[in-house]
Amino acid sequence: MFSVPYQPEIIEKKWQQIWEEQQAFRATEDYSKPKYYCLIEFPYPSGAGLHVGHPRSNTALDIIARKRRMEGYNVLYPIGWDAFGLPTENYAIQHHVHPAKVTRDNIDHFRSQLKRIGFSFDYSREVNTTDPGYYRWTQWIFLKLYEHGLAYKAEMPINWCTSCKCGLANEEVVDGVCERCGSEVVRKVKNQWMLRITHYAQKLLDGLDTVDFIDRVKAQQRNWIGRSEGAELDFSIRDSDETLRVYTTRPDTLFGATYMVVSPEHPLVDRLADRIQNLDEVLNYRTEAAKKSDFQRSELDHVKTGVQVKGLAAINPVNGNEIPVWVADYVLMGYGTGAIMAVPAHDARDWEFAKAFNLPITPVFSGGNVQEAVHNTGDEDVAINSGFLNGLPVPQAKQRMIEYLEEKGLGERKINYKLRDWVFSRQRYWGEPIPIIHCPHCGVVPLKETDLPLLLPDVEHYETTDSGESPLSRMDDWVNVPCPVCEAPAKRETDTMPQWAGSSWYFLRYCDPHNDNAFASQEALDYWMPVDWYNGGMEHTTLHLLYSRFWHLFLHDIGLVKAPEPYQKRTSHGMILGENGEKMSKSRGNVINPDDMIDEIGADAFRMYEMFMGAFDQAIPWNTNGARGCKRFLDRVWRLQSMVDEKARGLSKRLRVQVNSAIEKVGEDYERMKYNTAIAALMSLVNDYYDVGSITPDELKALLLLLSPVAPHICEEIWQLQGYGDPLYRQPWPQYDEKYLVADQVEIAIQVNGKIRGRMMVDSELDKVQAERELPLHPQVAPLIDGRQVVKLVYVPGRLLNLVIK
RNA sequence: GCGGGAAUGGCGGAAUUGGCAGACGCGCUAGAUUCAGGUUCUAGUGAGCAAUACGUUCAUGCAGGUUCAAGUCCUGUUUCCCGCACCA
Repeated sequence: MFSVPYQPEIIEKKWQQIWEEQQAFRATEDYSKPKYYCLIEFPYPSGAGLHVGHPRSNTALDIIARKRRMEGYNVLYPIGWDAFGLPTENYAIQHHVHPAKVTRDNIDHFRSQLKRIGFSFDYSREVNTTDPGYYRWTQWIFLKLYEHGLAYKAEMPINWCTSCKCGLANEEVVDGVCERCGSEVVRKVKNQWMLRITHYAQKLLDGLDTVDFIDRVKAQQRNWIGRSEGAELDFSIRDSDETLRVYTTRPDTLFGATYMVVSPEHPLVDRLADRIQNLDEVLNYRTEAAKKSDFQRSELDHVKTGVQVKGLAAINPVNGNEIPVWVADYVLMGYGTGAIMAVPAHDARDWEFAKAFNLPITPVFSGGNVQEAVHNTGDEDVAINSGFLNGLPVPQAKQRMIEYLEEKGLGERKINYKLRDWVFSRQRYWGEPIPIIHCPHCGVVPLKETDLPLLLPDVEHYETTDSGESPLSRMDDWVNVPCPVCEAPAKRETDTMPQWAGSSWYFLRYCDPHNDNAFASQEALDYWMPVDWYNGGMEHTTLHLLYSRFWHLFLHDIGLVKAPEPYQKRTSHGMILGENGEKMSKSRGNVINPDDMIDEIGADAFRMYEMFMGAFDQAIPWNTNGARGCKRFLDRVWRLQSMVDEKARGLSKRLRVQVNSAIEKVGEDYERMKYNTAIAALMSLVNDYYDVGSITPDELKALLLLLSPVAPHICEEIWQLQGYGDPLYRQPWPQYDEKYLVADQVEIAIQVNGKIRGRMMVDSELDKVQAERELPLHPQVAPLIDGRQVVKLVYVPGRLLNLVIK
């Protein structure tokens, strides 16, 4: 009788040590083998330690990585630390510790937590974004961006977090507040480093067609890039040389333009100031608009405000009509040309505005009553009141108008994107210094590559200055340097890079993490890239995922990486909620600590529950009892050892189908990230084993091989206890035999008029003729069809027979 | 408003091309084992009717439709979640 107890705390430690000693999960430099690159988003090592969300993603790809190794691939499954950033800096400020020390401690803590869960990371390739050996190359890529005109400095109104005292990218502002700290974000004009991501808008869009990303990621990125097609055209201003250029997606409605709107900041107001009769009123409106944050602008439920610019009239280029010009803050300076032609009949916003200020509404497409409600045109509506467009349906009218405008030189086809350039400066300490020197004579001077890394100096105070400058600006010794070109006294750039910089290329560094001569060798990049499978959070879709695609597209364009796209496949996990169904947070008191769970049920059961709790891509509430259920299952697996019997062979012949279909099902489900059903299939298999009561070593082996990616420690231990030879991680992935997927006998449901009236075990080979002869004889069914006419027989082999009777 | 997704027992969730709805787990009920139990084992567990049994009716947000057959397909509709949003 088998009597060794299952003690996860002992065997897990034991196997983690063995794997480490044997370097079981090292990615090798044997470039002749087929490779597989699995990637999870490297964590930010916060002081709070690991939360239960990390293991969901990590375990999911750990399963894939372990399976791929068993399938013979050279697998790269790396880990690292995205360690620059605000929380660390804030902690350092509060506790008067150097952020570098905080980072080091947090990383040590994170690493030990991750190791305890038994992930098959290749720790020899760890990267750390705050390591000068790493950020040297982050700075180097920045210099390349600068060299190619993609990094520039500009005086820009930017998003300014009032609490972090720091500029933010558009992507970092959520609902008008700072994504990180939730404080109010205001507009502030600052001289900022910007990255020209807009230059890549179309490539970022086109690239999506070439990769295997889940649909919602693609949709969200497309939406964020926000491409729209239309035309730009000029309206002349009466009695002046000025023209007013507008962007519209509906040039076909040009005859319906009854007024113009420019945004409050529009330069036309300044250029024609002396002609504006109500200049005070207009400037006053401008001041009021400037006071509103973007958030307030959209919060006001879109109640339209505006002021007519008296003394100005625009001329509609197609019909010569004079129309009034208004300023209103529903037109944004940052999109298109900052000015629109208003077609109230067919645009909801213009319609509301026209109603509010009693402006004329002229329909230019058939259908709808535009005095009552705005008319959103359909493709079948035809142009009216539109001169040469009359009678044309929308698509043709659009085409015809653009041709007309281009012929007459009034305007041209134009594509616009909502995507904005990336605000790349942060007025903070704990980030990569921007390797730039400002010289009074030479202007902006990039550092020489040989001067990299530009080390982050030690400072006494990490706080942003009162004037909103980076703490580095107080470091006179560091700031004041001779210009590398003319040697005149010059100053270093004191802003640092945003947290997203280091993570925009880390997956490249993993390919060759210790290289001192390049960010990675060509050979390593050619072999490992692209990432075959990348899993991460949806919250990074329009941040990290977009930024890193941009950097990679750029590196591709300058010939440094082979493929344009970095990630072949992108999937995303759902969030784990607290037991009460709410988002986990300290303030709600519903946080589950992975360490506590592992203390109680062990890492294997913990990993298993993370995968079993529900559909991988959906948000799921944690349930500690459910996790205990997984522990219970592993106990049952452990006890299977007392049922192993060489002589069981004859008895358990009936398990052949179950084992073979489990191999098929579990393998496929892992690939499709249907971990919950894969585990359910394994549970069913174990239930079958218990039903039979005695199993062969081969049956146990099959189970262990299938279960090992999810619960590797217990499987290795049983494998060893049973004397099955080489460690499990070196075994090949099991194969199923096609001919044992179907049982000899199957149960057929017998329906009468679609209702089940009986079931019968039959030979699985039973053909239609036999089935239609034999099955209706079923004792429950025969009386029902006795004396009735059978109109139709539908036989689905292996499933059912339906008798349609009258 | 635009885009994406979802709705199935007390709970998390299963269900290839339409083919036996509720796999698997949690919880719950009863019994057995145990000095003990957050142990193990056995049986049961969608609702109703029934109480003779492999009986019967109703059930996948709602209302229709197609089909021998619908959670799955079609039309309409409601609710919820996520992302974007005065983007012209």
